[in-house]
Amino acid sequence: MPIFHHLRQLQECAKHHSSVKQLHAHFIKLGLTQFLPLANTLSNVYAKSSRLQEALQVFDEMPHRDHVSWATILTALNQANFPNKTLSVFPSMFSLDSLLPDDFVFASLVKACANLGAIKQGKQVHANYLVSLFFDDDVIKSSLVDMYAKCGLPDDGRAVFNSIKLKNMASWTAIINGYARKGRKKEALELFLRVPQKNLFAWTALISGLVQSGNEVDAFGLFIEMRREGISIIDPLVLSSIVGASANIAMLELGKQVHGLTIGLGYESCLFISNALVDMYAKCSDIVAAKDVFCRMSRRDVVSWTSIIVGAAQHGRAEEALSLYDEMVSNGVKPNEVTFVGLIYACSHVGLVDKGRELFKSMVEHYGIRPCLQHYTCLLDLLGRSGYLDEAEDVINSMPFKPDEPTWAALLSACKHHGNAKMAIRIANHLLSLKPEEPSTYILLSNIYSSSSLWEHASKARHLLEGMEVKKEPGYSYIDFGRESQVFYAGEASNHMKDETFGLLKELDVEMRRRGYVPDTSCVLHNMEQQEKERQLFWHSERLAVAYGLLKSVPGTVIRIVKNLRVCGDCHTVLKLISDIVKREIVVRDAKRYHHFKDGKCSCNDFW
DNA sequence: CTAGGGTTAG
Repeated sequence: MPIFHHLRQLQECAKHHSSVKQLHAHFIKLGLTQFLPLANTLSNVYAKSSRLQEALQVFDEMPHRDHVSWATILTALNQANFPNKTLSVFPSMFSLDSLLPDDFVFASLVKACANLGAIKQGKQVHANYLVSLFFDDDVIKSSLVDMYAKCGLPDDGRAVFNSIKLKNMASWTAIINGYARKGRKKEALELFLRVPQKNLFAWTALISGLVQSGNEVDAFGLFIEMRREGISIIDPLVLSSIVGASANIAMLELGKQVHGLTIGLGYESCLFISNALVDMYAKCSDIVAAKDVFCRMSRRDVVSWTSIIVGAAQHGRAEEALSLYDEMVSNGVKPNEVTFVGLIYACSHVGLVDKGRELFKSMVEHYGIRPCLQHYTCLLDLLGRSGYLDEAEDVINSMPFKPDEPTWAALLSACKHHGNAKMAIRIANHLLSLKPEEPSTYILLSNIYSSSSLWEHASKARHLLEGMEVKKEPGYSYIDFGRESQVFYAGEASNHMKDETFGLLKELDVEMRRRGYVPDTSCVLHNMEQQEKERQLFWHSERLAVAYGLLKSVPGTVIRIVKNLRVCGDCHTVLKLISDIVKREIVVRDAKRYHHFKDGKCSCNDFW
């Protein structure tokens, strides 16, 4: 049975990553590629060793193709992360080869829709599946559960789940994850309690879903419970979720502990764990540690490079981001759409307009990436920051997308910075038509009117603002020392160090005013006396957190603060001054970006 | 010979 021998040879190849090419050549010589199962296996082996090009070539050159050929190639496209290709290639199955989808092909199509979040096409596939011969197939059903879960429709997933006769772990994990990632904790937990086998998969589905829905604290609690239950972590996937959770809540000390755990379990060098660690350190504002993990990696993919590039850019290290990009390209790693978001952002930060334009062009022409709205927003931000306001507005008008709120906000911020009141008013109105209840837009508008001496308009904007029920999220900041962490809300310092905190801020205030500091009260919402406004600013949460940090941290160390809202202009000035007075580096992660305050300067170059 | 669950970057 030479054919079976060859099939086995190929499978061995796949297992040991040895050269498929030689066997392939051998088969061609013997004319064996005419034998369909052998050609299919060949294509599959190429795909499994991430050689999509070769897999596609074998597929294209097959004189006859069957269902297996199609299932193999559609699966290969999914695995290479080209789900849109899966969907676009599939119609040829009928038009070229007159074949209808079988159960394997249905599963691939559903998976492609799931990964794309393409619910419309997913429902079409679902409908076709229902009228097919395979309408009762449990494997396809569990894929459908996963698809609805990933598309954010866990209830639709539940309906399919209920119809599965033999529910195995795949269907259970899909539905649990579906509820968890929507933040529907009650349903997720109820189902989790009913899983016949509470193994690592089940825990991972629950924990990762909770991280995705912003329930990091619950996720940590469950992770600890899982460890207590003695579930051994034989697969690192759950760790990437936990590292991601540390990144999301930006608790550096916690992140370090999780890092230690990944080392202890022997997964630090696993590619996607190191990638998650690089991102975690960057998000926890320790860009030095992020770079350190990155440098120690033995293998780096596009995600690794992009994580460090984006991290460097966000921390104001634009030149470093750009040189990392050069290094990435010379290492033969192809950038993707996310990489360019980071790169253009970096250019924008230091006003490298031409470099940014060049990168945008190279993305389209050299890498064939179709820019999305976010790229246009970055480009416009780049132009706007450097004062090319008209050109920035041209981008908005000529791009193939409808501008969203961040797009208008980027342009508005540029108008404000360059003092173009006329354009600012026009843009603010666009913004208000998208998000009418946004108080900060009114404040900005009012300030612009005031600065252009349009007093009537200014008071009208203020009036509108007061009439609005301002549901402004309360601002808070927190500081984490590992052993303890403290949360500060504006206007209150209810911890035991209250007097010391206040005393220190008062002391610093005296020194700041000696250096010429004048409070900028333009961001204070309500109409009140100047003194009252200044008092409000004095109690902003980030200042409380910094003062507390100065009192409690080890002298000479970096003070790291996380704030839920954006830092106001006055606090920004104050933090710069404080960093100079006390000769300490202060890093603030706010809702939008990172500020490294050092020697009286900020890494954001006062533009944020 | 082909398929389903848990995965990192904006």
